[in-house]
Amino acid sequence: MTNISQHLDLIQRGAVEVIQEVELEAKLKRSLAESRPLRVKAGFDPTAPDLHLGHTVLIHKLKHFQDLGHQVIFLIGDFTGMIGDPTGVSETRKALTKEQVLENAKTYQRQIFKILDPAKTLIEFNSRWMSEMTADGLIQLAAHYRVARMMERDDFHKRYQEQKPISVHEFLYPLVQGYDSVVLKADVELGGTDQKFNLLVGRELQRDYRQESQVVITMPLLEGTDGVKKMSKSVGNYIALEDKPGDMFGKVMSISDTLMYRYYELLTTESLDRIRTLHPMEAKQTLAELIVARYHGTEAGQRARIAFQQKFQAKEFPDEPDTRVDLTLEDMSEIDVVHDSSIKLARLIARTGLVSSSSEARRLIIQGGVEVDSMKETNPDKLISFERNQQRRLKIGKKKFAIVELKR
RNA sequence: GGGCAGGUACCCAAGUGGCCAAAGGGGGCAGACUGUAAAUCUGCUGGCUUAUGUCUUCCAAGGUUCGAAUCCUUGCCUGCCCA
Repeated sequence: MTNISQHLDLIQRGAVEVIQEVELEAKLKRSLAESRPLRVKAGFDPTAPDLHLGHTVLIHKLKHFQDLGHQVIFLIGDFTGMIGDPTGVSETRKALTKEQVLENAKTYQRQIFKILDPAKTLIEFNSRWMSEMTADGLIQLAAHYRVARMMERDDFHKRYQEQKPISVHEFLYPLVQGYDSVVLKADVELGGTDQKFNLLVGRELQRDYRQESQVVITMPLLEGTDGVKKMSKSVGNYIALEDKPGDMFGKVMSISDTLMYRYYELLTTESLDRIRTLHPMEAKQTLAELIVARYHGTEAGQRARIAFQQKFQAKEFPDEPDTRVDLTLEDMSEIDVVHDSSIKLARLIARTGLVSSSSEARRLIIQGGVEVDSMKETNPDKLISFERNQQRRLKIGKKKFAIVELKR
């Protein structure tokens, strides 16, 4: 009995909502009594193979279930991916080829198994049953739900109010997601709070198909690095699991203090009380190191921390610049016959590829964002001279570093 | 099928014959300030080896005009109302 309540505590930690708690408790008890693991499902869209920290909130929760001995089903929504989740203002998405989906699936596995135990994880694709489904089947499925109910969904409602387009096929998304639960006989489905509607459709469909309804657990959406919008690739405020250690560390450091505590809460098991006693910057570096270590290894975490301190705190040139560029004499605007050649600063900056155009380079220089060999330069037309095989170190803005060298 | 309203830069949005590479806001970038940040303030924000220069942009294609984001025609797309 105490066992059950411990399980419940772990499962509910960080969760926003559990629908219904009594059902969850009953399922847990029965699972224990019959030693039959619960089937716990979470779905992911294959269009975004780059998982980011936002996704890991859910994956950590899956891990909790796994630790309690339950069966985790990681569902790759390759079929639903063709529809595109209507969350927010959607754009028509390109259908992915089979090869792309398989490729993305591999990428997923590489990433999620940094957290989950591969031996206890079942990976499924919803195209397995959905691409078999005939038009008849789809019509029958669609008959299980009403338009008015569909329009209750917040996204649809808003878009309708705002006179924005809603395509009919978008209605299929929640239906198919719900049907996945029917096929998989899910006991529990996890999702972000934005998924609540879709998750509840699953409950209703299961009931219609004469199954016991799944328990729905919603998890908070992790705010992105801007601290306001949810983390997402399209907004560009994300920290990807496969970001390079340096980038990952830097991105974590750029979040606000408030957000840092939230990340601690949702992404680590650290005690918040202890963290709050630390100096915020210390705490943030520790968080950044922790996260880098999880996805790149302990050593990488330590290295990233040291590199960060070099780069930003001591304002030293990093051991490894973002890019190294070899110049040739053809890049030089003025060539001295003997050995001295020079190039306009703006052009030099553009040549590194770290800015999008030479006009941008020019702007950065004028605004004081460029250093050449640790000297601030504000004249974009200044000629920078090079001797053969001479290296110069460029700092471009706060975060970009390049080493350029004139090759013969 | 009919009627109406729309489509402007990364996003929202002003502009309805020349003063338009196009107001304003958001976002982004940079500088100052800091504890890496956040907040705040300031600046920048189409390209071109910066040029009182030039090229490409206001859904698309044609047309009118010395001159078009702006006027006309056709087409495509979106929303609303009626059927």
